[in-house]
Amino acid sequence: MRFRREKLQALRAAGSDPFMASFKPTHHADEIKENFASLEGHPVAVAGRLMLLRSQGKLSFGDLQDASGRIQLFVRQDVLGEEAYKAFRELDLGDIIGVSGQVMKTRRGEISVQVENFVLLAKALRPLPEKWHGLRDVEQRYRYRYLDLITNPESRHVFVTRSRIIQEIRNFLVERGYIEVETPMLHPIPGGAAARPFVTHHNALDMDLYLRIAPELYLKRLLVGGFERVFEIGKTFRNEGVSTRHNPEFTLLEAYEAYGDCESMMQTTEQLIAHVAQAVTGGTQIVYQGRAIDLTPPWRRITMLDAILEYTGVDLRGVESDEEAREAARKAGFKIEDGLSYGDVISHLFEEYVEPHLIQPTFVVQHPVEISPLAKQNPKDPRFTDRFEPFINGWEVANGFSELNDPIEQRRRFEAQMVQRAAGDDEAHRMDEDYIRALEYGMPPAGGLGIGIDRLTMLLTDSASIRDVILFPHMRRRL
RNA sequence: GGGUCCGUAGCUCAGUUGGUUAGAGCACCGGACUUUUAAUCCGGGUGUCCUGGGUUCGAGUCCCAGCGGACCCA
Repeated sequence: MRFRREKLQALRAAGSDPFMASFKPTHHADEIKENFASLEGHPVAVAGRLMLLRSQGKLSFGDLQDASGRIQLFVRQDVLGEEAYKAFRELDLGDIIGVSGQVMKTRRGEISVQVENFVLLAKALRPLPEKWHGLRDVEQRYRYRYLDLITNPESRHVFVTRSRIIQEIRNFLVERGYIEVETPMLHPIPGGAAARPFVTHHNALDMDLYLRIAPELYLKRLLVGGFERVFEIGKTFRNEGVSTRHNPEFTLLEAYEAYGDCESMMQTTEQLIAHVAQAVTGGTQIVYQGRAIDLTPPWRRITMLDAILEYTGVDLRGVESDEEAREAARKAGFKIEDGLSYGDVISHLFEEYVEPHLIQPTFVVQHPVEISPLAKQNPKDPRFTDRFEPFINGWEVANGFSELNDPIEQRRRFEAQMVQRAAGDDEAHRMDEDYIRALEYGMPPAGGLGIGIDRLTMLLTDSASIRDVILFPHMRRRL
């Protein structure tokens, strides 16, 4: 670093700017390689970071990296002139330069740019990580993502794919008549999910606000307002632990469709995910961490109780009371604490013993009403809701349902949640009078859907950790 | 929150049963070289061994605590 600073001082002393204002490249590296036949012998200008330098005395080779890839630079002293050639050899790996010259091919057949002029656009004062291994240390890859992106092409590929995934989701929904909207991230009442929120404070209004745990209640207010198909893709915040599948801020897609329902949203979900997989991986068969997964619709469907029966042998279908539910589970040999409700027993058995088995895409449907405070009840069995959660690789990747649009029933649900909150469940839903007021004006029957973009990206890029698909994952502060 | 593992040069990593002056490759510095592909050849080691205690004649190595990270579990 010391030497690089000295070079910088020397350049300034010699009257040249080591951070040039601008340079206009005419081509990217991959364009030159792909169009060599028509570009050979023609002048081009390229810019990027100098990644390798192989100097042979009066002839040097360099590798220049731009957003598209790398191109070799062919640099001869007799072409560049003695002074400029000397300056070229003074460059350090990592410097950002612009070069112009003719497209040519070397004796060994490498497509190159024969450098006739070059300018230093930005001096790199710090050395790059090792040129062959790149940056391996995962902590540094997360903390200094830019270094990871410079040196590890596979990391760059993940984030390019992530961008394409989001773009394809937009295309899919917009094509179906959805409009994209933006609703507040600062909520006076955090709602739409069972989760602990982050709290913040608005000084001018002197009020506490919460970072949203879901955009759901605002999007449904838009259905009241007359929009029929809306979606939002954005950050959502949950004040919970960090793991390979959880980041405190993550990206959620939510979509709502007036006159849709649980059934139509399931179809939308499987078609959307299959479409995105097709677009970014070329097919609907993927391999995740060595495991083959077939995303081709239609996906298997099973009710939550049938799934519990299948994987645990506990039959909760005819059960009427909390006590009967606990008894049924205990009889099958499961440890169940006193005081757990029917819904709790179902959640517990499902999460522990069913989820890990749901590797191939599976819609689990008909969730207990107690754990689904915003979903419409099933008309045939009001203990359950017309709700679905697709599982892939044992993960819940989405969640959707027929939206509850009865304000009286919605109030009852919120009140039931308030009882749980009072009993110590701080993830229970809060009362939201303004939302009920909106429903009182009438919300069309509708289907809703939420998909976790990060987990979907993990699946489609074969990434083992959620931090590998988030550019700047949350890390502890380091002094 | 619990468990296991990791932290050595800018980067990638060695470092033996505790042993005297802590190493290699890349990067970097000086030199040679007009067709290289992680170029090669000659010369040069640039360090808070994560931090703080402890054990010991002696600690990168053993013990304790802390910090940071990874994975598993809750």
